[in-house]
Amino acid sequence: MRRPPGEARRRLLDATLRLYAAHGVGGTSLRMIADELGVTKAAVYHQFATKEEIALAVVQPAIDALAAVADAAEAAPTRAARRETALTGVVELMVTDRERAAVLSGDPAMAALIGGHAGLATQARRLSAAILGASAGDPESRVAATLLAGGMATAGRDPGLADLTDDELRTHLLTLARRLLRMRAPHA
Amino acid sequence: MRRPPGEARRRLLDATLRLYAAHGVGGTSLRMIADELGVTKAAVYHQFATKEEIALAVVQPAIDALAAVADAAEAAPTRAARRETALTGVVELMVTDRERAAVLSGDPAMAALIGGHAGLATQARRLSAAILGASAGDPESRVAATLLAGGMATAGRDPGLADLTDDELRTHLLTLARRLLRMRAPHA
DNA sequence: GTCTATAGCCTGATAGAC
DNA sequence: GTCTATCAGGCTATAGAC
Repeated sequence: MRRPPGEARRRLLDATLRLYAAHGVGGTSLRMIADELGVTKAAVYHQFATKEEIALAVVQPAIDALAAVADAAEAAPTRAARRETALTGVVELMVTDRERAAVLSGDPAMAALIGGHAGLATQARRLSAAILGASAGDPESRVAATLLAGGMATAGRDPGLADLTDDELRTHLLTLARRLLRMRAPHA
Repeated sequence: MRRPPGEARRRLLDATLRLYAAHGVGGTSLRMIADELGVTKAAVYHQFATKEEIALAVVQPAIDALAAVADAAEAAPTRAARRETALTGVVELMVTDRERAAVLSGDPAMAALIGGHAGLATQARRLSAAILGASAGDPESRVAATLLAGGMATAGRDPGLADLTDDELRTHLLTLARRLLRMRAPHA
């Protein structure tokens, strides 16, 4: 029953994400994480040196994924393609990893932890530039972008929407986002 | 320099709201509240028996105000008037008390505290019924309502929108909300 | 209404054995 | 990788003087 290397670390991060989603980042202690895994706090400290390090490791995959979407969007040839790539990419990440998205962008305790460290703000800026294009500066567009980002994070966390499949949620979010941003659906 | 009765309680709740907005509910201790007021923890405990009681008292005004908006909306004669009353009322509360709105609906630690107690869920249900009307059941409308509620809370908290005046934020939020919900602007 | 002092618990974190 | 044992310090909350 020996587990492969790195398995313990992965199990720990999965368990931590579930606890973050349920109790908030500030409301999750090392003891809760250890109990969830059936081990002691010291075992947790063997994998990570500090509590902050765990929180970073939980959200890093999502930030890397956002960066990849931003890369793809910026490489697209036309403004319409950049918008489309950025929007569908962000929605896709949000839908397929709802808990992580909600924890990443909806928790003030997390915001305090990753203040500068992880470059979330940079990716958010790149993506909103790709989506808003020339209108990035005007107030209505800025409000629209914030509304969309915060709303999508909430949609991922809301128990009232937990009954929706990934396909349904993705479809509705894309429709609503395009309406909010006055985007036409792509020809394809 | 004697202060009027109830003044100490009001000052405490004001200070607590500021701290909640800055550090999150879970990240705000009784000691921080006491320090902010320049008194000791025991003085805080003279006003409120528990930490939870403080949190409830901070958000109760917002919940009462939401209930009043729901009352007004349900009393309106037509479906269009109900939608309009509910939407403008909610936006108004959000805009004029941004910090409280963000703390109330954006903090998982607060959500855990007020789980059943304060009837926030009831008011949210009434208001979304008034706004969505007959389409309250269909998935796209439910996603739209969640997107809007979560997005408005985020808009109130986002430092990037702090430069907008109340008038500007109100105007943009109403425009975007109507677009999202496919509502016509009122004739008035 | 405010203070000092304290109880008792839980926290993040460390040391060292296996 | 996991354990037991332990630490100092912060937390909520209480008691009792002024």
